[in-house]
Amino acid sequence: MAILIFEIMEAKEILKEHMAKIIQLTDEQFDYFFSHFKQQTYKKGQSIISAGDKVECEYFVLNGCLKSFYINDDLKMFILQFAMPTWWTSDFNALYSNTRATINVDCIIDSEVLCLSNADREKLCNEIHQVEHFFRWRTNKGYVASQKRLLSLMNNDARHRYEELLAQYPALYNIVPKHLIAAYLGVSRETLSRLYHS
Amino acid sequence: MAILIFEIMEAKEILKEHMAKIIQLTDEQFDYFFSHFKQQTYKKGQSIISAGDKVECEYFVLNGCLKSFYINDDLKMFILQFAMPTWWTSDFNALYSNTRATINVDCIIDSEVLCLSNADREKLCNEIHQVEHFFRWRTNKGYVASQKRLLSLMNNDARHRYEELLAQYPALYNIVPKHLIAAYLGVSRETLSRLYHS
DNA sequence: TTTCAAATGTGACGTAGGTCACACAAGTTC
DNA sequence: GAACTTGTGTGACCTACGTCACATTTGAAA
Repeated sequence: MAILIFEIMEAKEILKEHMAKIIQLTDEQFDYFFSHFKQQTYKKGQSIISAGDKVECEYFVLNGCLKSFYINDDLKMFILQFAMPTWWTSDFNALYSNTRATINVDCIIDSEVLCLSNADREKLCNEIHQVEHFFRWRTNKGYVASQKRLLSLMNNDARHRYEELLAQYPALYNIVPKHLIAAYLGVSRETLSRLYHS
Repeated sequence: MAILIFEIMEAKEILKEHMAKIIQLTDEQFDYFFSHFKQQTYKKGQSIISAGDKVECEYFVLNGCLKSFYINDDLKMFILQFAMPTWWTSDFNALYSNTRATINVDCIIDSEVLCLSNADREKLCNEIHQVEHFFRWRTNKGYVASQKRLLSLMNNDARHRYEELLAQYPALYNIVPKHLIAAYLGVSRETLSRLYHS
């Protein structure tokens, strides 16, 4: 029980610190904001969103690592994002447009997240101008990162993209199996294997 | 002179209608909002942002068509976006993070745009909550579209992507030369040419 | 109307990366 | 510590697409 309380405190601190980099909320405002989040624990391999689901929430990663990915008709997997601590993830398309998920999200290693429902986010954005500012900022970041990745995908070969990824997120190397890295880079696992064995 | 006034009126109407789909502003609010935009006309081929420039503004396209693109070390061009009427464009990375442009923007056909400076956008977002909401919504759209394109680039071959593009934006076919379409799809112009001649 | 540049088509050939097949290593689960 | 499952390495072969070269068409400019 003591541990549970400790963890709740910690989750709150992690989110608070994250938000504080962008916006200033009073303690009361932040408490109110935080009260809309639900903490959740997932085991390695567990699925959080599956294609076809109704998507209600977005997820703030406290610890662990999630992946968001698409599975095509040939059952091939393409990874959109590895979500590390303090990253946000979901099927944002489904979430915003209130349609069924086409993107899956699941757990690469045991993870804890904070869930925020779409309705609550919109409510909070409406009630607290600063919160809306935060989410605008966050999506800006995501958008710019996504455009950079697009360019890299068109411009650079697989080896280049692999080195880029590891340079930017060295932690991934130890956490994420190589076939998932391949699925992020957009190459086959065989090709990736050959890349760094020559 | 009569024509000039007519055009200014029209620009205002176009933007107003565009915004009205997402947020409600009073006439006074919109007038104030609009007063921060500067209308500009560009000729076909003219450059709006060049790599290395300071980026001050984002651009709302009234009519015509712009492209935003990256040129790599081999002088190969990769197109991030074709900006059609009512679309927004800029080097958003440089704009938000106040760094020099790495992305170019220029005119595919004669075009008119409304410019909004970064400082003014932030000021307006701050002063009018609804405006912040609008820009959050807009970036959400862009982010989701960008993720879709990422997946398509990894998942689909050139022919598929070509058909996808024309299905979504048939107008491009008449406006945009094929080698630019190739630069958007991430294939060589020769490959694109062969695609639809067989 | 001529002239020049930009855009497009097309053949020959090269190559990065995909696919399939099978082997082996490393974790999990009972 | 068997018996699985999951991840990884590697060879042989295939294919989509790139590159280079040159021809042709279209459109702008003078």
